[in-house]
Amino acid sequence: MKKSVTSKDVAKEAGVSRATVSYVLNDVKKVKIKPETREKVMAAARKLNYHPHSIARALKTDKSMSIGVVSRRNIAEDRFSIVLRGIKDALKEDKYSITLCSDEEDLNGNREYINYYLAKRIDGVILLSAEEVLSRYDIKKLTSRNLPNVLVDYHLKDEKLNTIDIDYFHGGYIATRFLVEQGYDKIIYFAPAISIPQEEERLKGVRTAISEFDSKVIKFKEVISGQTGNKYMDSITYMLKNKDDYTAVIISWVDAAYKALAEASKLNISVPEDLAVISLAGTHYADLSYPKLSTCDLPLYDIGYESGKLLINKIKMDTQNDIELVQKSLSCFLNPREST
Amino acid sequence: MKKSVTSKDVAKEAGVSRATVSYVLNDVKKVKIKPETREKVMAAARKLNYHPHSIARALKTDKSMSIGVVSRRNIAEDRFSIVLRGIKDALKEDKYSITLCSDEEDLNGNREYINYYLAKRIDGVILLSAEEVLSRYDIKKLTSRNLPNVLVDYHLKDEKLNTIDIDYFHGGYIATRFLVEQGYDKIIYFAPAISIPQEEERLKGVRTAISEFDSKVIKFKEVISGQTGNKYMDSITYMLKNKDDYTAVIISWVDAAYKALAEASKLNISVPEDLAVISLAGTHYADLSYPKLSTCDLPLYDIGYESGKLLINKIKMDTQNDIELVQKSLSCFLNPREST
DNA sequence: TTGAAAGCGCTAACAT
DNA sequence: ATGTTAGCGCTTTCAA
Repeated sequence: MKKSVTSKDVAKEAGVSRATVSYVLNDVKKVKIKPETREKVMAAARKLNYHPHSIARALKTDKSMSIGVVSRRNIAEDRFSIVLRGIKDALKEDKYSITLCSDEEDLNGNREYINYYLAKRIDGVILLSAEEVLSRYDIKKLTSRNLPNVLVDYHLKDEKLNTIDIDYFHGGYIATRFLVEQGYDKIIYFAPAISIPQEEERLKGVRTAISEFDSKVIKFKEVISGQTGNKYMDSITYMLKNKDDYTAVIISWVDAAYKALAEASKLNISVPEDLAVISLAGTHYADLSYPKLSTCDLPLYDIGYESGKLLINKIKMDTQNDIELVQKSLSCFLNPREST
Repeated sequence: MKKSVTSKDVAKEAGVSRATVSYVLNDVKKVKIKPETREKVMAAARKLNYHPHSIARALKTDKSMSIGVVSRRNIAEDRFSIVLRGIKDALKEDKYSITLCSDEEDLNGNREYINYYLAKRIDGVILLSAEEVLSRYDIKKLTSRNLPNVLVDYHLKDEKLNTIDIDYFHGGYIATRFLVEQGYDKIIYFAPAISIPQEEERLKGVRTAISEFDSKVIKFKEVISGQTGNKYMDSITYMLKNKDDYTAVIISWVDAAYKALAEASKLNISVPEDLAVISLAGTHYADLSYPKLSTCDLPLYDIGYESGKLLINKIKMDTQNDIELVQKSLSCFLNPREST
């Protein structure tokens, strides 16, 4: 183990004190350094290839300069890395790093991310939703320990929490409006039988658009699918078989939209001629199907970026009065392809 | 900011010294603690809700208990999170955490993960490949600073490096053998025009199986596709249009396999009746296409898990003589669905 | 404008 | 079997 270069070494090399080295290297404003001294220090640091020991600094300043990103157990696969990249980019400027946390409980029933915080490994936490509810107990733990936090895509507007959400209402709305504008006038909305805020907002968005364009829409119906396994598949087939003279379907889950494309092909339903299909989430594979799937994409990168920036602000403000709440909702965007 | 509980507080509460607290809580073997003392300490810690300050410990022990996971720029989306989960699980037992690193260079041309290491934020690093070559320069940096590391899926067997690879040869081999066993005797191998070890191994695997089952294979040809954009698409269509009496195609990239399914549908080629399709990588979407895509899946979770375990071993051995090299290659596994 | 020195919370060598 | 204490590398108050 090669002994590493410390600020002491740099101080000696530059012929100054360790304090001065710290002042120079951290560019401390309230201390004036003679330009030539500054230069000496810089030169010495460069010569010795000095790297500040971030652990020592963290101990002194009581800031780990790392934030926890918590992915709950059944995290959606491809979404995750996109959101992560957004967070990473947001952290760059302030030189925070990301520590990956789970929400698993240890032997004493404490969640990993809480433990990391108590052990001072992280300064704050971003919680990513995963179709799972955050219990009131967890929320309490979060706030009572005043752990700086932001909740991403949880849609818990009633709580006093910093949140970055996806505007699912808007997604449902623009997808529907798009269909109407394209001339589709008999529309089905196909959604899973699950009562989470995300799906409720989508439904409201769709309904709002439908009623708004009332004069242009002849028929509209809602079909609720099973959630998983065979039920899920079956309800897609059922919906397709009973499409009657409906000309377009909005499908909230992208997997279901894929499946619908496949089933339609089996049933000799041409897309989009017999039935247009649009899903309320995007995916890498949308370009690879036949026909290419039209989607209304989620702002995944953006929710990452925004939540990163927000959390850093919260951490910085933590010493001051932390009164103001931030609750943002980011828009979805249309990506029409061949299926509409 | 509530003052946090330190080992000093616990010591006072238990009426012992801080050293004793440390001995008890860290379960130090070479020190004997009277059972009742131990109990007193435990009780005090529990009562005060003590959490060791991991930063302070890290400073003292010169171990951050975190490893860096480096995802290169254009990381494949859904692969990433699966590998990550494997790593996370591997780290659990030894209580290491994951710090996400990029390989971006700072103003001085130093890569982020190197800087994190020099700043003592991480004890070692796992590098995940992403169809990009690791330069000799980077390799040198890695080894010369003796930064504990393991390279995942880089296929750099000539170098003296710890590596966890995917056995692409085996993947190509079993996929081909499977086809032959199913009775397909006129086979196309469709691969991208890119000379990376991964694709070369796949090709060898396919060829090996073909020659091994020589008597059962009537025709075999290799079609090389364009890599990106239109060229890529065009070559898939071209391959399909010129399939002649070939009855099966092995496609190395899963995206291309998807595209092939879509194009086949357009061209009225029935899968698998007219042409069987199997891809040499898996994906979540394989179950959603029509027909469902047969795949030969990559051991993504496993390479994560194995690399995590390996890196921890390397870190632990670092003080001792670190002579032995570990180079593993993990097998792919068949997932036959409807397209074969 | 710069330096001396305390101290963050922990571990571990050494003393008892 | 347990206590004393030095010191990890840094920042920052206070003194010069």
